[in-house]
Amino acid sequence: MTSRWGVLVLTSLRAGPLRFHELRDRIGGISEKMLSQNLRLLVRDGLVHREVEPAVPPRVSYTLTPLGAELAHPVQSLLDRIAARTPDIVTARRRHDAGTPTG
Amino acid sequence: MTSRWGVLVLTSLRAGPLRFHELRDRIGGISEKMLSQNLRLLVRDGLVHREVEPAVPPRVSYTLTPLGAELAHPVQSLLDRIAARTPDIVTARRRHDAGTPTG
DNA sequence: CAGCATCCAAAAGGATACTG
DNA sequence: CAGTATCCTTTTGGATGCTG
Repeated sequence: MTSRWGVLVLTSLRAGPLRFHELRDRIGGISEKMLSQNLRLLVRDGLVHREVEPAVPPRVSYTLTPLGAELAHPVQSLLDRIAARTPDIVTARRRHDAGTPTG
Repeated sequence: MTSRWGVLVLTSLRAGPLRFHELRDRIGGISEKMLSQNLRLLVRDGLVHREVEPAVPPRVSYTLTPLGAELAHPVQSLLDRIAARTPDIVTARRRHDAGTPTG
């Protein structure tokens, strides 16, 4: 879950079950390899449940487990906080890159 | 702050100002290169303040800025939550690795 | 549709030696 | 003490092609 995509998978699943390509589209910019790799780790760690419906074509949906939901909550608030403060960060970065003209 | 060490630097500074080697010892296992690299990024993004006291030998202390403190809080709660649930994760992982003997 | 295998590039991280 | 520079390994991530 240390990975950059793991947290996005987790938060994307907060709203409800998603299938593989739905998840891929929702996240945007993630390759199938990364998605399946992260998914496997999350399933392994018991944060995500993988459900295969016997059908042709295959239909697999992913949901958060109770544990996954519990951890997804603080992850989400962290992401929200970062998103809210991104302008400040960008400002600080610009100031710094311009030669720190603070004094 | 995406890095594995960035969050540890941030949470380590919550208790108060620390000097370079204090920070290094507090975190444990981080190389000087990684520490200074992460520190530079955090300073650049306005999360950490770097203060040089003119002295010989050099004395540099790092503190959280208000912005850094604000972001360190949700980071800390996430880490706490993960720490609290690590046993569950380890259990899930073991079960999974043993062949998922759930059914 | 779901997802694995392969090959490749980039970034993160580590050990060590050196500077002011 | 507080870093920087260099070299190397590991991890992450991406593009593409293939299978059931």
